[in-house]
Amino acid sequence: MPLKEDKKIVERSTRQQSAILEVLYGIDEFKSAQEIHSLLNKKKLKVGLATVYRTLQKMSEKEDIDAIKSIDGETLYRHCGQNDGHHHHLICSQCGLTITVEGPAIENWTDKVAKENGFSEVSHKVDIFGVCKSCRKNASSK
Amino acid sequence: MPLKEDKKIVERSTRQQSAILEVLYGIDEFKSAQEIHSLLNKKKLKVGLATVYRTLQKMSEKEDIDAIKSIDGETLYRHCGQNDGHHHHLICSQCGLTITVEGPAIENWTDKVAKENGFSEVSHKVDIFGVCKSCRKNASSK
DNA sequence: TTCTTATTGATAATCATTCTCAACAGTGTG
DNA sequence: CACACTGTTGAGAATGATTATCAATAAGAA
Repeated sequence: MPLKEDKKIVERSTRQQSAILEVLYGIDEFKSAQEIHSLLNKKKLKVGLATVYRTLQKMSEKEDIDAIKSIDGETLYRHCGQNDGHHHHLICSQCGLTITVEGPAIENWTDKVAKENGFSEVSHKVDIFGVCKSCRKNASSK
Repeated sequence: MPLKEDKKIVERSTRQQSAILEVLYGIDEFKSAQEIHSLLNKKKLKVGLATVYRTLQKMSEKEDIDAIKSIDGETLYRHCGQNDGHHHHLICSQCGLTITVEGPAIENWTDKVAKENGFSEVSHKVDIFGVCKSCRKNASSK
């Protein structure tokens, strides 16, 4: 009888997971699970919708990818180059252009505010939504 | 024939709206529309669920009340004393304790980052979720 | 009171996301 | 390779918050 005491969670690599990663690497903007699912279809990479949801969620938990909540509550995912360190996003709510920014000032401020009030396990996700320059131009010339 | 050129949107005050306001004044934490709806029922103030949603949404647009998105995507509402000026919240994700904080540092930072990248119409809602002191104690003594 | 129309409410419809569970497929073993 | 073990998948049902529908109701003006 083999030992079964180690709680090592075996992770299997599957065709579906690679497909999802492949699509993620090919995009710059944040996309919803649904969008990623249709991108997969277009590429003839058949992956079930439930699997897309599960996989994206798992990846974001491991912080392999970034996840944000859009204005209207959808969860959006994106592969972000820099795994190193905490960072935030400046997102154009019209075209989806995303700029990654770091903000030591914010980290300090949230930490300070939290500590002053006895809070711990603070999570702050300061993603800033706005309208980028080119979208503003297009809108005004309409 | 009376003039009808002004686009004044007539707002009628109704029993339902007062009822919702009354409940909002009676709570300190952020509540979901559903929760507010049941609170109304408990008070024998019959208001339809759809009306609760509509009214809360309208009030938050006029900034009469504060609205935030919880971790799991629900929209939460709360009447907040200070209508004056922009502010943020420090929210305990376990008990709902909410502390209102101001952050000139944040305002400056987000403005600066946005401008540097040509963004406008920036909305930043920096609501910080964490675990408050008393909830932490309860958790550790379990 | 009467007219106009904003507002309401019961319910159906949406829509993103999660759940179910049988079928499938990595991975290690003999 | 054959086989067992179990993580993973996928089609569709289920969930749950929110929105749309639309006839009935009720403010506010005349």
